[in-house]
Amino acid sequence: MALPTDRFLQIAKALADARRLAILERIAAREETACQHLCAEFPVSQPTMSHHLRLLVDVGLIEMRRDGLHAHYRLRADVMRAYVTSLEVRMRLTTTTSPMSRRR
Amino acid sequence: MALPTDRFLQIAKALADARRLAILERIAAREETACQHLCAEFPVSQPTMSHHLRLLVDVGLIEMRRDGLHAHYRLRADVMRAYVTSLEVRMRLTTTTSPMSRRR
DNA sequence: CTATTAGATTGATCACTGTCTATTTGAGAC
DNA sequence: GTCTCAAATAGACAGTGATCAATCTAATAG
Repeated sequence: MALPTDRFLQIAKALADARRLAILERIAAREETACQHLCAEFPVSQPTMSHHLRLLVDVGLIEMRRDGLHAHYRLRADVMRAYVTSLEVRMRLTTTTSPMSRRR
Repeated sequence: MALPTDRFLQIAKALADARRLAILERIAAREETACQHLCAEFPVSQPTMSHHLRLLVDVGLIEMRRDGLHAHYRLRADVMRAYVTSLEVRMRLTTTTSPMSRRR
């Protein structure tokens, strides 16, 4: 549920690039997206797209399915949610007003 | 409520550095934190700390209060929440099952 | 006024990474 | 087998940013 710091930072860095964020949003918008489509829709070279997708897979934000020559990607919503939750916890945004957790 | 892409990315980048994240967490842990304390608790030079704090102020994640020579910082929880919400929206993690918003 | 102290600014260095071209791998089609 | 196409890999380059030492600014104390 709560991500360790190193994994948290990996994901934070993955989200911190404009192009990669756009790609990730595009993947999040559909059930599944072919690598080809991504290459066609974004003005980047195929190796650059491959680089971003690999990184997103490595940090766990997306997963890949092979189908012959083709590769298909989908969002790991559970990992994304874990990141959101971890961020809320780290920033103390949670509204869990347990009496024992009062500071000072 | 939902941040524009450029502001979203500014915040994402601010969260993507280990030291800065730690500083931000430290600020989030208290109502208010003096710059001196931060300089004392983290193994970075004073200019580096100043650099991180300025960036966090610039992207809106924290705010500064002057008190004579001293500077005090506090988290902008509203901005942080706006970022979290924007992330959920962009990644389609929201469970708002309005009939009109079904895709396909 | 001068001295001191907190914080900001400047300028330089160094590591990281997003990007490309060129090449390689690997799976079908013929 | 060869050809073709999708994706991965290698290597080079450029821009960005985290860091520090040195300096400056400005507020308070004496």
